[in-house]
Amino acid sequence: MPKEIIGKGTWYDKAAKSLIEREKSLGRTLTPIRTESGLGASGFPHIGSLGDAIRNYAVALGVKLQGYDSELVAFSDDKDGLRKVPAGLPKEYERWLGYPVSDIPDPAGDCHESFGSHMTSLLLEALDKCGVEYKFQSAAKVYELGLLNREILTILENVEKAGKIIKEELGQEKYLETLPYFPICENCGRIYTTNAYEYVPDEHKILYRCTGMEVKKKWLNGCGHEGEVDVLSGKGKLSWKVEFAARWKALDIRFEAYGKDIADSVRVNDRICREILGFEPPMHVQYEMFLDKGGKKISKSAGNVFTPQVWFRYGTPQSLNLLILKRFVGTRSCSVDDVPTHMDEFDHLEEIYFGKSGIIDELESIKLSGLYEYCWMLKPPIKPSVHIPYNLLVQLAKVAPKGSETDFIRNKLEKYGYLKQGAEGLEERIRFALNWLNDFGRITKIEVKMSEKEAEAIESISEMLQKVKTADEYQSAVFQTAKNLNMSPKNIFQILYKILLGSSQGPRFGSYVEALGSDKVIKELRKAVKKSGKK
RNA sequence: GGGUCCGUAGCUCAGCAAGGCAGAGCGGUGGCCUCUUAAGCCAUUGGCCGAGGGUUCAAAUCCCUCCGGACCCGCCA
Repeated sequence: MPKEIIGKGTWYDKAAKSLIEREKSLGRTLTPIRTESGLGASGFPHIGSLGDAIRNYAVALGVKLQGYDSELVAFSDDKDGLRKVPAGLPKEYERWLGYPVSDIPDPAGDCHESFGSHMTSLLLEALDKCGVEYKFQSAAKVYELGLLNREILTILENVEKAGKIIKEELGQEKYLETLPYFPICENCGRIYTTNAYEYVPDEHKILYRCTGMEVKKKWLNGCGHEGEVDVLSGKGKLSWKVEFAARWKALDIRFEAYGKDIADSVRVNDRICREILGFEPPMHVQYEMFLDKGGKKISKSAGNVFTPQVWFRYGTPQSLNLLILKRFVGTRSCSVDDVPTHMDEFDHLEEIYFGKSGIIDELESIKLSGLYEYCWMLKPPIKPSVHIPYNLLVQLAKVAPKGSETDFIRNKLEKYGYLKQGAEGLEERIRFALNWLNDFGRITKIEVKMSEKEAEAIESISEMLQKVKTADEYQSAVFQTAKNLNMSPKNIFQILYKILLGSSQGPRFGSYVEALGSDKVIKELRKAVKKSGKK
């Protein structure tokens, strides 16, 4: 059974291989083979936006790995209009609905020149952290510089054909009458309220009316202005239904993975690209979306969407890359809860990569090592970092004295023997754990079921705790009770920890009671006994 | 109305491209460390691979049908 490994044995290598073969059979130049990712700029970038770029970059890396030149183009859709005020922004932003996001002021003050560039910069920042290299393009700039001019003209010259293709593929008849171009209204400045109704080829001009449009089930009033625009002036943009095609050709894009939410647009654009622009469209792969897990709030503050920045508060960029790269198919639901498992899983991959894990299947090992390298964007470190279960760090952080958390945790880990191989990256991990604890640290109480005898034991302990004062005495109360009632201490400890911590294990009971205060503990214990209905 | 994905151990999932022994982690259980030490180690438990059919010497994997769950599109971008 001959199994030949392509590249690093990942999905991305396979895609890269068929991409190269496709380009060869099309007889196109191979320097470079470009992939593209579209960056939405009309809201806070979330994990999905980052995922799109990372996947397209991974394919570009796969191409490089096979000895060909490649490049990721990160194309910011910053000429799109604002359709909805993103959660977390003041309602006053409604006044900007319909304006190109590159013409709206920066919501964070004046750190960027516009709303669009602020949003884009958040995503680029995340890409940088994740190790993605890209060539940045801004739609606003691209139109301004006239980089799409030839394609705009060709499309407008063949506008009936374009409208027909759109109708055939989508059943949408709108573009049989309206031109697939949105002028920015020279009177009110909005882009989504204009209706382009006539094209004058000789002067490459479009005549439009600012009539208004329905966006997100809300009617946006136009200002009624009638005007004309030179389509080469950059004072407008193509509709998405034809714009992809234009930029694929103009920027010479050969591959673009896309989320299934825009599958229809891609299908239409493929035909526009091939049949009107005469350019064989890029190879595509459709991936599934990332979803939020229902009903789970990330934090109390409103509008805290699941952004890369949130992930980086608790985990490394590589662990986020793992989340995005490890699986290609399948709808993915994800939330910040996934950080600990992905941190641990990444450690596991690192052990395999550095040959420190137990014997596993060779093919499996190659593939997982390959995945590890892709998580590092093929620039893995020479030395592994320190590996500590994420939960352990959080637990240690929980009991660490305020003010000297780092020293406390470091000492404990030393004692547990975790730092024998060095402490590379320990500070960062402690910081992640402290952030996690700080944001999600509250103890989740569970209803504890217990037998009559167990309830009796808890009640007895409560009484004994009232009479004594030191950690040792607290501790021995448990064993004394166990002896008196002829029960196993283990059993009692488990119940105690379940009541107090929601887990069947815990710190040394005596010192825990001392730290928390016996009054509080007694109160908790009695409450639990009462709830269990055994007393 | 059109389309996509998922279903494998109690849980999270890998394995499916390219058919060849049913896998991992977590959890559970038991044990070790002279009562708990939030560590660690050892052992052990776990399965109608959603159902049915087809192809094949051989199917979790490929094809068809169905069931269940979820999502996207059907405004716009």
